[in-house]
Amino acid sequence: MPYDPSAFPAFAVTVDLVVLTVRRHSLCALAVRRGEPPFKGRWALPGGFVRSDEDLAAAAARELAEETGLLAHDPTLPVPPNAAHLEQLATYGDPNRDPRMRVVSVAHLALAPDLPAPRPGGDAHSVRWAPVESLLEQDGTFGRDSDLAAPLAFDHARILADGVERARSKIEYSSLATAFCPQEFTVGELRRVYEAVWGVALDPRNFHRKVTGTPGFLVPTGGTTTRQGGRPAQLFRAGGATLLNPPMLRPEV
Amino acid sequence: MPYDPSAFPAFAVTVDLVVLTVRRHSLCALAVRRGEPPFKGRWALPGGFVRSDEDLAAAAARELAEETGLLAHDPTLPVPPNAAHLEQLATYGDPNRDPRMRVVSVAHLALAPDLPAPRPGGDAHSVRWAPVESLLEQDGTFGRDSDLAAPLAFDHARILADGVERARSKIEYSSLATAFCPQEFTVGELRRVYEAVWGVALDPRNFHRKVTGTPGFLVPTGGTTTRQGGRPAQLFRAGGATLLNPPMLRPEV
DNA sequence: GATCATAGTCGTCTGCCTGACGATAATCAG
DNA sequence: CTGATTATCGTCAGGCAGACGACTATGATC
Repeated sequence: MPYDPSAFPAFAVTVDLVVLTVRRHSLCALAVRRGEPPFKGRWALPGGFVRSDEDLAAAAARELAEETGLLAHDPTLPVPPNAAHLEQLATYGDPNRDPRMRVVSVAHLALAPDLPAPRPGGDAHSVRWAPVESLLEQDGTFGRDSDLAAPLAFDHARILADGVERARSKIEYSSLATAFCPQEFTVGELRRVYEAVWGVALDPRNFHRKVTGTPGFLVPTGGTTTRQGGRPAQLFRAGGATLLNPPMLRPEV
Repeated sequence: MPYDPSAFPAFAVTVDLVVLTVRRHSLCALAVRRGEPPFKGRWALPGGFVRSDEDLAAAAARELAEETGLLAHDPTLPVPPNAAHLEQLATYGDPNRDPRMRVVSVAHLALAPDLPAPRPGGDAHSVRWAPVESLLEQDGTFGRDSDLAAPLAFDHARILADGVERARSKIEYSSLATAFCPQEFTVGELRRVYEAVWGVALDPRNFHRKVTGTPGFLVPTGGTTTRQGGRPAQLFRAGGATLLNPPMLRPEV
């Protein structure tokens, strides 16, 4: 049944990605440097157009793989070694968000373990991990590293802030924090993920009691490691539970 | 700066609304009967095209007002008498979700008090409140009321299910349940909202202790009412608090 | 008017979970 | 061997939720 295309306004639809990881005890996001106007030379979130026969989730997974080599994790399959959690975040469609044309962007949130390759897909200067605080700093009062001082392109600061807030609240009541960890990890490494994402210090003893006492959260693998120094720690894998009940409690302030 | 429109695929962008209310102790959603193909005669969620100069939230608010006369509630302003809570839900963009063309729909969730007019905007047979269970029933095994037995048009059953799930989880940790109540309400009326949305029975004594003991959740107005029968109950208005800490606990199973 | 049904409100008690924190264990660096 | 570091186990007190008893204030019914 043919339809009159002029009967409705035409939009461009893109996906933008908030890709988060924990590196060196701080929460970092993937940023790409724009090579073309508008906002040429500024940092932005990775993203691109949705193809005409492509689902939104597929477009997000494709962009994620192109930028990082990570696979989106299908919950029905066993977790592949380089899998990331991927979920839809929100959609941004202010008429003036892109000066070129009317663009609606479906933002997605990806959570990934720290990648061995610091420079994943493209060339050196166009992709980087940056601490989210520095990406969200609006004032240009930076010393060195001044190329990061400019705010993100488009409305990407808002999108990044929404993604960070989603991650912060979601690790409270789900086992999603394990998405930041490698396949095998220790309780201490998981605790440092919470500490980095929330920006707080947690009591190691209470944290240990909480996570090991929640059924289905962690499965011991039998191995131990001393890669953090100190006494060897048990290794765990993520258990089947996705919802934590009762939740992890984020300390006040 | 002119851009080549053929450089990217053109999409139609719509907003669809999951409008929920509590009527006669059950959770109901607004449904409209489609007057045109595809899915002519079937029930669907209200919605429509986003205009070329219109923000997504504005389009959702416009559709809500057209269908119900409700105003979207701007959190920075005092609550007008006929205000509804409105928030973005999720975006659905499967390439085959609309047989006519490529449509991306940004679904929104609205929570409204029970409306005095059961037939808000249009004519009698095209708009109705229906219990969400009956709208989500997939099998056609209905007795009477068989026009409701057919599944919702497009992917609207999925969208409705997502909206209901959002509402169910959000009243746990926010004061959003008051959006289902009139401006002044009793603790019992608020409890019946929770019971209808969650589909469970709650202990009136523990519920009363919980909501009256949470600072900022309820503000007594001084008045009382006996509209529910029995002993007169205090009237309250929603307080300023939006996040409940600790949350309301949804009983297991 | 007495009685009953209904709904609201106040208390009590017990068990679980959390936060604070002491103590011990197992490694590595010097 | 000593100290630094990290992991792990225990203890204790306070807070909150679930279960439930008791009382209150209305309208309905006889």
